[in-house]
Amino acid sequence: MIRNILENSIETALWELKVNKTKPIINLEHPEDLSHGDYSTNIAMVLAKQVAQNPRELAEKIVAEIKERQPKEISKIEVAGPGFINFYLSSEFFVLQNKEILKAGKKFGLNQSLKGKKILVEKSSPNLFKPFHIGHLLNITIGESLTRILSFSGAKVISIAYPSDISLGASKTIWALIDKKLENKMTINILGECYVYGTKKYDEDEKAKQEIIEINKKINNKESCDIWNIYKKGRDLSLKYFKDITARLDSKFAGYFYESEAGVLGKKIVEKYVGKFFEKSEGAIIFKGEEYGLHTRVFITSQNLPVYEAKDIGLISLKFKKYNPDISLVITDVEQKQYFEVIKKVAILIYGDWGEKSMYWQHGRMQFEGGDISSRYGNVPLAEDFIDEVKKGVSKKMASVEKKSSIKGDDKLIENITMAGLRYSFLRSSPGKNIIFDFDKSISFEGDSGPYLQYSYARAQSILRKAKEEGVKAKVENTKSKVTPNTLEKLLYRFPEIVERAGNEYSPHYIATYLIELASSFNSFYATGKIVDKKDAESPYKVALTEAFSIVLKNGLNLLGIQAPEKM
RNA sequence: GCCCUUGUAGUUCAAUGGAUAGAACAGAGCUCUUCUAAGGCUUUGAUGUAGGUUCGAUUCCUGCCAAGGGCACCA
Repeated sequence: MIRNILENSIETALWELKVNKTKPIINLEHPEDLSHGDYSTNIAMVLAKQVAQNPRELAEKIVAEIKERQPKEISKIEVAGPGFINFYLSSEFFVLQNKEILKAGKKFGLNQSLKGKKILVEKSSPNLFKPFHIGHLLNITIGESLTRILSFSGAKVISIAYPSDISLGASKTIWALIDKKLENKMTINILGECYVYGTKKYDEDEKAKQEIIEINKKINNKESCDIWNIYKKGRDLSLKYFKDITARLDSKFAGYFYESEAGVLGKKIVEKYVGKFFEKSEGAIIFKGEEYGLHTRVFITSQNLPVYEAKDIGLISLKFKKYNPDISLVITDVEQKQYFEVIKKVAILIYGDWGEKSMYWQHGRMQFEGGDISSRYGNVPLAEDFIDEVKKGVSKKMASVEKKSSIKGDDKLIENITMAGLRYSFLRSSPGKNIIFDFDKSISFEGDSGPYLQYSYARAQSILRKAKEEGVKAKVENTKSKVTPNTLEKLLYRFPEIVERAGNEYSPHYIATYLIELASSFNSFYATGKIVDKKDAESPYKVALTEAFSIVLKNGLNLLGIQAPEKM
C-alpha cells in the first residue's frame, strides 16, 4: 500500500539523518484540504523538540533526504505551515490505482487487518411478546453494517440473535391475553397491545401483579398447563414475526441463543459462586458492584428466578462453548452501558479469558426532531409502521420526480430508497451518540442522504450504459501524461483505508461520511463536461474513472447495508 | 445524591493533538438545445462556559452550566 511506501521513505530519511534515538511513530494523515497534498506528516514537529531544532528546518532536511531516493508514486514533496511535510502523489500512481480498482471490482476495499480473527456478533436481541420497535431497527441496522465491515476487514464473522423468549414482559403479555380472552385470536399486533396493557396493570393493580408473577413462575418452571400452551403459541408467533422482519431488513443469523436456555445455565453458574463473587441479600443473589466502582445488581431474584444478569452470564458460556470466538461482540443501546460493565466484570471474575474477550458496544438512542412522530405513534413507534410511514413519503416524492424522469418507481425500488434513507440516517453519525431522527430529512433525496448516494450510483450506471452503446471502452493505460489527477481520483484510492478504520473502531460512520464526499466529487466531475464522447481522447479514461467510482460506491453502500440501484 | 455519555453555523451531522473547523438542510444568487437538475456552482453563518497541560486543543485534564441515560429483584 502507498501508506507503507511513504512510511518507509520517511523512516529511511530519519535514519540517514540520525535524528531519532528510538523508532518514532510516523503519523501520516490526509490533509483536510486537498491543496495541501495527498498525505501529510507532522513528524518534524514531533521530533523538533527532542533534537532541539527548528521544526521547519528539520522538515526541510527530511524532505531533502527523501528526495535522494524519491519513490515514483510521489510527484512532489514540500514543507508547509509550522513544519508539515506534504506529499503529492503522481498521476502515474492514480492510473495504477484506477487499474487496481477495476481489476478488484467487488473485492476492492477488502483488507486483512482482522485476518484470522473469529468474531461473534450479537445484534438485535428482540423481546418476544413485545413489539419490535425502532430501537431494534436501529440496533439491527448498526449491527448488520458492523458485521459487513468486519467481514470486509478479513474477520470470520458469525451473527447471532439472542431472543428474549422468557421474561417478566412475556408474562405480562400472557396475563393480558387471558384477561382479555384473546388467547385464541393472537396476532403480532394483539401481542403488542397486550404487552402495553399488561405492563400498565402490573404497575397499577396489585392483584394483576401477583397473577403475572405466578404466570412467570409457571413458565420458568415449564409447567405443562394452559398457560404453557399459550406461551408456546405466542413464542412461535413472535419468533416467526422476528424472522420475517429481519428478512425484510436483509439481515441473516447463523444461529440463535434463547434467554430460556441461557437462564437455566446462568442460574447454575451464579449459584456455584455464591459466597465467592455473589452474596445473598433480602432473599436474592446479588453482585456487590460498589467494590469495583460499579452498580450492585440482582442476579437471581428472591423468587429464585434468574434475571437478565444471570442469563447474560449463562449466555457467555453458551457462546464460547459453541463458537469459541476471539471476540464476542454485543451491540446494545447506551442505556445498558453501565449494566454491561457489571456483566463484563463478573464474567472476568468467573471465566477470565471469556470475560476479557466479551465486548459490549453501545449505540445511541433514537430521538425525534419536532416530536410529531412520537405523537403519531404513541410512545415508541413500531419498526414496521415506521418504515411504512417513511415509505409513504418516499412514494409521494417519487411520484413528483417521475413527472420529470422516464424512470418509473416500482415497489421494490421505493422500498430500497426507503431503507437507504433510514439506514443512512442511522449510520451517518458516530456511534454512541443519540440519533435525532428527522422524518422529512431521511426521505429527502438531497445532499447528505442515502438516496443521494443511490442517485449518484444510478447516474454513473447511466453513463456506463451509454458508453457501452456508443462503443467507448474504459481505458486507463497511456493516459497518464494527459490527465492531471482530479478530486475524484484523490478520494477513490482511500477507500480501503476507510474500511480498515471503520472496522478497527467499529464505526460505520466513517464509510458514510466518505461516500458522501466521494459522491459529491463525482457529481462535480459529472457536471464539468461530457464523459462519454467519441471525439474526446480522454473519454476512455473518464469512463474508466466512472466505472471505478461505481465500484467503490457500490462496495461502500453494501457495507452500510444499502442497495445500489441501476436506475432511479 | 452518586455514576456514565453528549454539548460545534438557525437545524442535523463531520473533523486519527495540527494548517484557513468540513458538509448537508434552511436563507440569498446563478445554472438544463448536453450521459438522470433527485444534480452542479457562488454566498451568509459555529467549537456551552472558566481554567489547566502542550510548540499547537473541537479533540486530553479539572470546575461550572445544559441535555440524555444508569443506580437490586424489568429487559
